[in-house]
Amino acid sequence: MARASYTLEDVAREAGVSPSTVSRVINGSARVRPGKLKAVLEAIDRLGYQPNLMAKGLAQGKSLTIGVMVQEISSPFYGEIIKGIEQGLEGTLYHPVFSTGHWQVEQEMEALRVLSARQIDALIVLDGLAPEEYFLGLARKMPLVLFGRRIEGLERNTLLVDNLQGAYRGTRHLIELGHTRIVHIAGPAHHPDARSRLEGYRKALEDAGIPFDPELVVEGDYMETSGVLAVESLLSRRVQFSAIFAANDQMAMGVMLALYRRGIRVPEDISLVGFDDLPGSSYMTPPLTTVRQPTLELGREAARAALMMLTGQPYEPPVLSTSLIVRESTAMLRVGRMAGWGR
Amino acid sequence: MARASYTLEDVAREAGVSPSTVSRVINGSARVRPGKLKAVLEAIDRLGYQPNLMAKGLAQGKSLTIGVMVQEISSPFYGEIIKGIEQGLEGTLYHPVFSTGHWQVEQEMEALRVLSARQIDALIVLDGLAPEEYFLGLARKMPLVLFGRRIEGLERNTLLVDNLQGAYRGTRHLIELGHTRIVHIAGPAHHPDARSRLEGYRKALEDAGIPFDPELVVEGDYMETSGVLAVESLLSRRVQFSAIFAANDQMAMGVMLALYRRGIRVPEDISLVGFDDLPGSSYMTPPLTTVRQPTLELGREAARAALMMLTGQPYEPPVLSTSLIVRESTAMLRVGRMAGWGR
DNA sequence: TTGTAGGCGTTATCAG
DNA sequence: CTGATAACGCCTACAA
Repeated sequence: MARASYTLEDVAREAGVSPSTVSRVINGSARVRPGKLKAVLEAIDRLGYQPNLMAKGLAQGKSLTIGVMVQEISSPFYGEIIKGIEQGLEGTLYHPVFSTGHWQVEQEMEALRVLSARQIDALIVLDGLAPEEYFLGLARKMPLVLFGRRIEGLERNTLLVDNLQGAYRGTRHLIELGHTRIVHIAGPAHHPDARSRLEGYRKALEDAGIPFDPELVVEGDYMETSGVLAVESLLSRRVQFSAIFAANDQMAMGVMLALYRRGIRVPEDISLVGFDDLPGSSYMTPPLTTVRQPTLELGREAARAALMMLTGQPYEPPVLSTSLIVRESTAMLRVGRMAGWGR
Repeated sequence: MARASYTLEDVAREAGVSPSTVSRVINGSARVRPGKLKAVLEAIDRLGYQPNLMAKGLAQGKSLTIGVMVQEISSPFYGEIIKGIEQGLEGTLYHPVFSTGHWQVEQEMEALRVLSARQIDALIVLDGLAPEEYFLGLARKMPLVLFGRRIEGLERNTLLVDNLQGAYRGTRHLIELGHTRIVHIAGPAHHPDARSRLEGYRKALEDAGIPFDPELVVEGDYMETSGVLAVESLLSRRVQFSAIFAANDQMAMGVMLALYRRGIRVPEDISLVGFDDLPGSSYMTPPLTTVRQPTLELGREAARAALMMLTGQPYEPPVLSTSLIVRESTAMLRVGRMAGWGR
């Protein structure tokens, strides 16, 4: 474990100037005589000097770090958002630091605590579960960007995706293909996005004059397994349906597997629509028709929001919209092709 | 943006003791009279005091941070490793900080630079592309853990997965099912793991007395697309084969799609084996038979290695082994069922 | 057992 | 334009 790295003072000595001058050169915080500037620059790369961000942070009372609380870092959905955040921070001096909550309030609070001990300058929270007051408190201390959670008083800190509209589109697509017995595999009831999607589904049915049938709605937990469980429950209950609108792609994947197991074909027998458009969804067999969420843009926007707030600029959060990506898991309804029929 | 947080000095004042005493209490670095201890503890939580890690870091010359250079943070494969690293660091004072290289040497060096500016105490590099000397230099400065790259002189810092053996097993599984015309979709030739897998494939053939046919090997880039491209190339070249061993699951997914498009069924017409066992692979249709890499364990081990080195304990890296997970994408060879036959 | 003083690497203030 | 000098919040001798 060799020598520590060089300090600003070393550079100053090497260049024959004072530390303050070196600091000025590095930060461009004031004009410096060309001759000295050159000397400093040369000294810097002769020594391979790298400023110590911790010291800089201490001195400035900033850490140049943006905390990101995410429930699962290894999830295709959050992965894209994270990527977006990274992209949005690229080129700035800020760096993201992640901490995971694993959908556990306790762990989430701990994650938040860890981040705050690291003196993060701003915080991005994806699907926060902690109590409202906690976030209200945080927002008073630092720039806060929320996604997946609505809290009164924090509207300006919240990034919204139009889930209702997205679900409406996904459902209407199926209706336009002639389907009327459309199953909805919903997300967890406590998740606001899941509720909006369910609502969009209902609204699309309503607008088409198709009566809402509670029997067609099954609640899942956004994981693949719950997709297979949902199908199995439907089938064992002999529910009739010709299409499924899953509240996310992961559950849709489970659905595909369950149908495959039963020898039910997609889209010939059952049409399937997902939500999210995960990176892998276009490679499912068949490629999944889904409602795309602009995850990458979302991440970038979150970063942008944090940066704007950090520089005290006024920020007005946009409502990001979804789009229907029609691939191969949906097809026109064919009579006599309905799962659950006659047995 | 309310008040800054409390400092150790505030706590000291509140508790009626000196700052050093507070410090001692927090770090347990020396005995403190019970009375004062209690006073300090109370003051701490009355104020909700949180130590400033940057200041602590500066003072101690440590950052309590472990840098992780990963090529893609949003990839199912690295995602699992990252999760493992997090798990391995849980309960310690260390926290991981990620930076991505995007398979670009330039970006990787930049990522490494960013990490080092943050004074990381140890570094974990997943599939590093930078020049050998660079890593040799890094290893001299701090604990370094490498994965996916072998560098002479850094054997003790390198976590190895037995890729050759894994590929051997995957291939032999196909051979045991009666297949002899087995395609291998290899990873990028410059990637050491990809080379080992190709080697394992060859060795399995050789041991079974099946002649190696270069026509059956196609090089991919580990992404889904290259899986579909490979199949298309094979088919257009009228190559005959009844099974495919893909060097990773993502390419296998591409393969499935390409076969599906051509109406070729898995496993009835073609058997397919992947490598990695990504979280989603058990939900492919059909669920993929694959060679499992212990990604989670790998991450945990990387963390453990870093921690051991950090505390100066001797560390001897293990060779992690793979295991064959048989699911539904492979089946006995049936005559007359070979793609490319007779046209 | 406890407090005081100095230092970690930077930046900011203030003379010059 | 430039150089001292004093913080930033914490830790660690050293002295008491």
